[in-house]
Amino acid sequence: MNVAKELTSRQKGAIETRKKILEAARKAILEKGFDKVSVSDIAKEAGVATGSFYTYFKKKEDIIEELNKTDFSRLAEIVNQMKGKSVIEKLDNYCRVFMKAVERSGLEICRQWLRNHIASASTSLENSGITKYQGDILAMKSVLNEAIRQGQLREDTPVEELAFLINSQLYGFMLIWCMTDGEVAGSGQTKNYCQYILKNSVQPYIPSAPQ
Amino acid sequence: MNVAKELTSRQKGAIETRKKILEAARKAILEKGFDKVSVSDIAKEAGVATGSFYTYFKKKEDIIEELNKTDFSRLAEIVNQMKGKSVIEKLDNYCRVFMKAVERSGLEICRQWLRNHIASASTSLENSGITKYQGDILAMKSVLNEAIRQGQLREDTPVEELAFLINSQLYGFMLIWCMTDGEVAGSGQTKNYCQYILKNSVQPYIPSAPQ
Amino acid sequence: MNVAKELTSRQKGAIETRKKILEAARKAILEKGFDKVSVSDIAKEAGVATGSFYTYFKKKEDIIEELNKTDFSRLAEIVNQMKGKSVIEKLDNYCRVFMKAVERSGLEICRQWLRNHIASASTSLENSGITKYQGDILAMKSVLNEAIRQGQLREDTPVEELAFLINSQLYGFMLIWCMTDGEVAGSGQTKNYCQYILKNSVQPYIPSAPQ
Amino acid sequence: MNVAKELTSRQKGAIETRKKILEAARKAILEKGFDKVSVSDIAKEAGVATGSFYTYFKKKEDIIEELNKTDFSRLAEIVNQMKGKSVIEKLDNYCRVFMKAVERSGLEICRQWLRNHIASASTSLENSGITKYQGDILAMKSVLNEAIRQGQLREDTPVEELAFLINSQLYGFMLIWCMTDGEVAGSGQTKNYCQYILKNSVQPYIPSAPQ
DNA sequence: GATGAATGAGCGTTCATTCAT
DNA sequence: GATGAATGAACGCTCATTCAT
Repeated sequence: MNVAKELTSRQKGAIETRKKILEAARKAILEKGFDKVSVSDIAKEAGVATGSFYTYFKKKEDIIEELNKTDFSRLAEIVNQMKGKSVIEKLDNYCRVFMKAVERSGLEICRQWLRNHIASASTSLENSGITKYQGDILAMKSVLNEAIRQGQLREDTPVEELAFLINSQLYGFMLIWCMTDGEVAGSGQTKNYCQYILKNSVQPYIPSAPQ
Repeated sequence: MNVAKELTSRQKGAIETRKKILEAARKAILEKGFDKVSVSDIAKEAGVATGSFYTYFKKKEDIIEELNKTDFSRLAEIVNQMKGKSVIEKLDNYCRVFMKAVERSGLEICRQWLRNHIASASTSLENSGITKYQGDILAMKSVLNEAIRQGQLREDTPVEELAFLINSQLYGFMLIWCMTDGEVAGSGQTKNYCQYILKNSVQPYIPSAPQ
Repeated sequence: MNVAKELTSRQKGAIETRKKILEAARKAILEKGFDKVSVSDIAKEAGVATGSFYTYFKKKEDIIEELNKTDFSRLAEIVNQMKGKSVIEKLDNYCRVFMKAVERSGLEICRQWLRNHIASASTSLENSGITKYQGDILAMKSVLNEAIRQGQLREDTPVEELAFLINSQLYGFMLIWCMTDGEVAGSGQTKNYCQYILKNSVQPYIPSAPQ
Repeated sequence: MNVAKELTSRQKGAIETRKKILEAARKAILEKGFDKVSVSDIAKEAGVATGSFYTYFKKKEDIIEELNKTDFSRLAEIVNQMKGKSVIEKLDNYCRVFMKAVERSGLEICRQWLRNHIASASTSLENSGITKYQGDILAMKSVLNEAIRQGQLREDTPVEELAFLINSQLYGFMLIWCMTDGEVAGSGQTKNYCQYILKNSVQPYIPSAPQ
């Protein structure tokens, strides 16, 4: 009915409410931790009725997914905006941005996100399609494949394996970051390691250029 | 405070009860996590009435204080039994044993372990002592330091960084293994990657071999 | 109340909407039962907004009033297509068809049907008209009466009682079939019993045959 | 610790509370129907705190099981106290008592009981052992077997089939009784039918008595 | 007339804590 | 000291109903 450009004031209000709930949730979870925050806490903080939470989110847990999505939404874009750079630079940047996003989401939200996704697939979110893990792998692979097309990597680069390797390293950093209350593996600490891994792991596949 | 030589049988029984509650709490909390364990769970496990918990602890949280005197020591032993091997072999073995142990524990136990250790410090067990993470890092460092002493690695090997790096990779494998219902990153799949990482990460610091 | 010849398109639309809601409600309530169907379920099924329900009905319950004008007529046809057969054969066939129909509907549908019809009259569908139970009794009675007219049964056959008896047996089979996950009282098992009952119950009223 | 004869006042109080809750539940469910009664309604009626309901019953549904058990508890005993009577009398009595128990439990409780047991076995009660259906079959079979031992029935009596047949008839009565708001198939109406079924079904297996 | 976001009371259930015995 | 029945606030979540647009 709409040409999807102009929003009715109803729609704008709904988006606003959704945003208010998300920000209230972020604030409350950051302060007290997911388990200690009740849905009505969040609703109160957002200035809406308890039931309104469920207008926008099916389950309490779902808010974590949403907060995570917000934090990581810029990831893909960043990669796509580095056309001129070398593979190492692209991947290095990817890793930095990833860890920055982890940090920005905050300890409690990251923890809850992990808890949600550790759960067996069947009991977790709808799984209607692709998981965050699969998404991350795909993003990484697309960077590597792009690099192959541009001649930055050899044709026989083991894309699958490298994507898995780098990604598992990042997941490890994320996990340790949560386990140590943010004291170990923060973006500040990991950027050196990122470069180190990348140099050692990817360079064997860079064609002639004596990097 | 007491002259403390002879205890009445009532006092002895009390000490016994207290100990039973503590052990039951340790077991239950390690299995399910502090928040998910109820006082009556602990009491049932200990074989006492729910109310008896409150004879010894004013609040549920108080039990955490008592439990933070954890004994520790685990994987280090494996390492110490490989005197004759090369660093790469030692580390490779460490990684294999680690992932095998992960697999042997089973998906659900591994998941629960992750959930427990992701938890924020305040509600977690063993946080005033040494954490599993710290223990793992120490074990890895001792392997590397031993190798330096034996001349298998150069003096300037960045022990701290390598230990962190390898360990975070293993944690990443473990996390992904849980997230994919055991379909990705099992020990079968990861052993090649372990060698690959180790070769790329550690070999630069092996003295003679001209990288 | 209106001169009621020409309707504005708005009025025509309103009548249409009302009809859609009624049909959606009938379908949903038959499937899930009144209590388990929410107003928004009905609205969704009808393809209108939740609020629109309240344009036509003041309260959720009001829809029941409207739905109680049920069309009816089902099993009777089967019976009427067996003109040449004996009473026993007719009834036997009725019982087989009944249990086959039960089985064909499937466990879950049969269960839901039972739940719906067990429900107290106030919340049940089709309660001011004729119930399924009454329909089944009527069908059975018409078979018996027809048989009397044709001289297949004696004039003093207790039609009412026999109809009730046979029907309650069939309902009992149906119930047990659901309660045992389809393992007991399926059509395969019951057909022998059907004949057995019929022989024992009906034959005393068959004129000549000196049982 | 107790020799199970003398009850402490604590235990007596608990039994009293349990009884209060059961009677409050019976009253409330009879008045309003299971779905319309909340656990806190029951607790209020019983004069206890909401949570106390869960001291005695794991789920709201469980109260139905309990009420049913009370109503049917005398069934087995009655049968066992009729040593001198004929098979027909015993079974006739069983059927009467069964339907009386159905009636005594009340429409709403009987309905809820049916709803609970129609559900697929896996989602229903614990099933740790024998279902009500199986229990009823066993009771009926024991009556028949006893009669065989006493020479009241022939050795070749199809015990299994008869037990199934009679029991399914009773279940059918129960179902119809609920479906017709207690207007059809009450104990007053069914007792004649019970005798009729029994005479027709069981008598062929009575040894000497000249059919 | 139609919409659907917003409401808030109410649901079944859990559990830390108390206290009479 | 030990008990376990009793408490009642709080939880996540549902849904009939309202009303500004």
